Formats: sequence, structure tokens, C-alpha cells
Amino acid sequence: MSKKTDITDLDTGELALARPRATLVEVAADKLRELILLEKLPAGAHISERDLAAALGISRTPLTRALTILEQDGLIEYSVTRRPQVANPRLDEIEQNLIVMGALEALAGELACACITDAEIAQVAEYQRQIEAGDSTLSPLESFRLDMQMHEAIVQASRNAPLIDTHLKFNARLWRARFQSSQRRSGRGQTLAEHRAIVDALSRRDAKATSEALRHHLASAVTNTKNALQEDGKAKDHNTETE
Amino acid sequence: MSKKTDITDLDTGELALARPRATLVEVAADKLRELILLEKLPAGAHISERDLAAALGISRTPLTRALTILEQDGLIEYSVTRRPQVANPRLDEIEQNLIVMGALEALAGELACACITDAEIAQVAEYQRQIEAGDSTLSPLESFRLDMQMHEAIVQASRNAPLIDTHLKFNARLWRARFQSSQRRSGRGQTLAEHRAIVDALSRRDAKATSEALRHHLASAVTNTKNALQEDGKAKDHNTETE
DNA sequence: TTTAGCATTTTGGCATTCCAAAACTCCAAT
DNA sequence: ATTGGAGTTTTGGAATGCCAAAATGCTAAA
Repeated sequence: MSKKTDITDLDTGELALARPRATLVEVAADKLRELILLEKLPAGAHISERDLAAALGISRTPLTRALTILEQDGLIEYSVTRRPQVANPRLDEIEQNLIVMGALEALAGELACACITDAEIAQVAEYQRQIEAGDSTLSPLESFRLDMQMHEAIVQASRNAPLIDTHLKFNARLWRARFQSSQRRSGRGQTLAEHRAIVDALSRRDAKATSEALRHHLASAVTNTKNALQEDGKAKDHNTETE
Repeated sequence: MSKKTDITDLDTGELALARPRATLVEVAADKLRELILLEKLPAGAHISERDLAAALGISRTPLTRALTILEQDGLIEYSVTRRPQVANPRLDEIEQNLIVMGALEALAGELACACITDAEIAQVAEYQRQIEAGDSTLSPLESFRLDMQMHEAIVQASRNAPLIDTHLKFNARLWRARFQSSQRRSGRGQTLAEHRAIVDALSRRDAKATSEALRHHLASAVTNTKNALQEDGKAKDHNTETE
């Protein structure tokens, strides 16, 4: 209302959006998510609050709160003696998460069909096109990112905030496993065909078919992930258990 | 391992289970959930960390962490100026949550059919029997509790930890709305019929039918809740908005 | 009566500190 | 070589204090 407020907003920068200034907790939580995804903080790693706080240049107070958030997201777990460590889900846990994720995406697809715009459909189709076109040229990470973005776009189109939020959390939990799985490109052709089926059903705004296509797609994800991680598991074997 | 540990465990009490001693954060979080459900902390109420901490007999440090957890659960929201308040979801938000909950329970029913034991089925059926038998004698709260327990038993039977966990969170978020809805007993007969259909399908371990029955049951819950809360809303009108 | 603006109080964010418990180290006894 | 245990270090839990920002109360001008 006052002059002062307006001036400050302008000073803030280009966008001048009404952000209440990010807290260290949020910054730390975002940074931690990134560190975990990039495996700078590897799965199973024990975390020293003091060391990590120092590394982030903050005190333990906001870091502890950030860890509490990541614990709720399933990215951090506390041992019985209360020492935090990066979550290292077993294969069967990943599988269970994928099953829930399948139901969430199926619901998202169903809801999306009722309200998705042409522009949104075009965006999803564009992701699919890029994935298909770049199948042999894109890096594994780029392909994977496009895949994730496509799924996320569909979920966003559901316009259901709690669904979007819940899906986001499962996504974060499963990111590593799905990335690893995507790197060994077995069943690549099938994946692409499934993507096509999803876009096709969505384009027709066929709720039943979209839901079914997504459910089927996630079901294959369960199989693929299981295969990929089982092989990985054999390579390291006991290593994963002891950590 | 040492003598000392054993003695301490015995001193601890009857059960001597390996609990790492509850932290104030957990105690506070549980207490807060209870206060919110019982509306001792009414929806939309502003919370003063200092006052609440004093009321709970703890310092702000563990309380803040507890609030962070409840925020993740959707029971506490932070205003743009970072002041915590009890969440007060609008009708459309409740509706969206119920839709997701429907998908979760449908999935739970489907999974449960694959692994549910006879004892578990008997337990679910027993809940249903008590609800039906006590329809005119039980207090609204008792009826409601039985209803919740029945649903929870089915979800538990899915044996899917992330699903159980996610369902629990949605349940906490929706508790108040569903309780209010259950108190005006319109569509009571239909609800009982739907319960019967669920138990019936589950008894036959018919995954498809169980899933469908639960989905249908939650769809009526959306309608019932909408009707109930819309009437309530008219009574108070602007009151709910300003808060 | 309404409102603009200043002074005061209250609020949450964060750093710091202390403490008990857990983890670790190391050495002696077997 | 293994184990038991005492002593040391490290760890997270929790309380406290300070600060800037937000909320509130109050006064005076219109």
C-alpha cells in the first residue's frame, strides 16, 4: 500500500513477485533434494547435522527443519538412535511406491481428460515427439528428463492440487531408481509405444483409455525397474545391504 | 548387550519394547493432531509458537519441528508472512482430497484381495456388522470411528507401506470434514449398502469388484460431504471465508 | 468518522549453547 | 585373534537469546 512497499518490490528485481523471501529452511531443503538426486549425498549415507550445516553455511536449526521435511518426503530416514541418513529403499519398497504412483497417475490422466486444454495436450505431445525423435541422439539424462516432464505435465493437467503434490513426493522418492532403470535401455521400444498410447488417448480426451494406458505404463515400469535393479544388485551384492 | 542395558529396559516398564524414547517433537506432533481433530485448535486459528509451546510445556524448538511435520500432513498452513495457522480447507479442496483418497482406497482394496487373510476379512466384516447393528444406538462419534476403522483395516490389508502412510495423511486431513458429513445422516441407507458391497467383494477376494465398490463408496462420500458442508456453509456464510 | 503514520509489542527465523546418549578408540585380559 | 570395558569424542535433542519483520495500538490530521 505505501510507497515504500512498491519501491522495495521494484528493487527486488525483474519479476517482483510477492514472494515472502525464501527461508534458509526452504533453501536447504531444495539443496538437499538436489544433493540426493545427484548422489552427492549417496543413498544410505549417514549425515552429520553439524558437518552438513557447515557445508551449507547455515546453523543446525534450519537444517534440522529441512531434514524433517525431507523425512516426510521419504528421502531421509532416522535410525533408531535418531541419526539421519539418506534413504536407501530396498527393491520391494521401490516396487510398492511405483504401484501407488501408478494409481496416482492413472487418476491424474482420468481427471485431466475432463479439463485439459488443447495447448496442454500439444505440450504433452511435444514432449513425446522429442523423446521419440531424440531416442538415439539424446543423452540418457536428457531423455529421462523429457520423460519425467511429460508425466508431470499430465499430472499438472489434472488440476488437483493434493494429487499433484503427492505425485511430486513419490516422484522424488523414485527418481534415482527410475533413472537407473532408464539407463539400461531394455524394453525401449515398448516404452515408446506406451507413450504413444497415452498421448493418443489423452488427445481424444478418453478418460478410461488414458487412465488405462498410464496404469499399464507404470506396470511395465515396475517390471523394468525390478529387472534393472536386480542386475545392479547382483553386481554390488552385499554392499547395498551393509550400507 | 551389557547387564546395564537389560536392567534399564526392565526398569522402563511392562513391555520393555525397543523404543528409542519418544522425542518432544513426536509427542508434540501427536498432541497437536489430537487438538486439531477435537477442535481445541479450531480450523483457521492462528497459532502463536510461544503460547502453544508454553501450553505444551516445551520450548519453541521441538514445537516448530512438530509444526513443520503437520504442515507436510496438510493440517497446518503458513501464511505468506510465515505465521502458522490450523488448515481450513475450502469445500473444493476437500473434494479434491476425497477424490485422491478414493483412488488410494480403490488401489488398497485391489491389492488387499491378493493377500488378505481370513482373519482380516473377518475383522472387516465385524466392523461392518457393528456399524449396521448399532446404526440407531451408537453415538455419531462411535459410528464414525467404526467406519474409519473399517476403511483403515482394508488399507492395512494391502500390505503396501507407502500406500498406508499416504492414506493415513489424507485421512487426517479429511477427518473433520468427514465427521461433520457423517453427522447429518442423510443417505445413511445407501452408505450401509455400499459397505455391504465392499465386504461382499472383499470376502470373495474379487479385486476388480472390491476396487470398484470402494471407488463408488468414496464417490458418494464426495457427494454427501459436498451437500453436508454446503448447508453448514450457508449457516455461517462469510464467517468461514474471513477466517 | 475515517485515515495516515508513528511507536510499541508480538512474531517467527535463526544462531548459539548445554547436555545426555550414542559411537568410537584403545588397551588389557583371555 | 577376539572380546570386554573404560575413557574419549561425536551426535542429535532441546532451551535460550537476539533480531528483523509483521502486527497492533494510538494519536492526530482531514
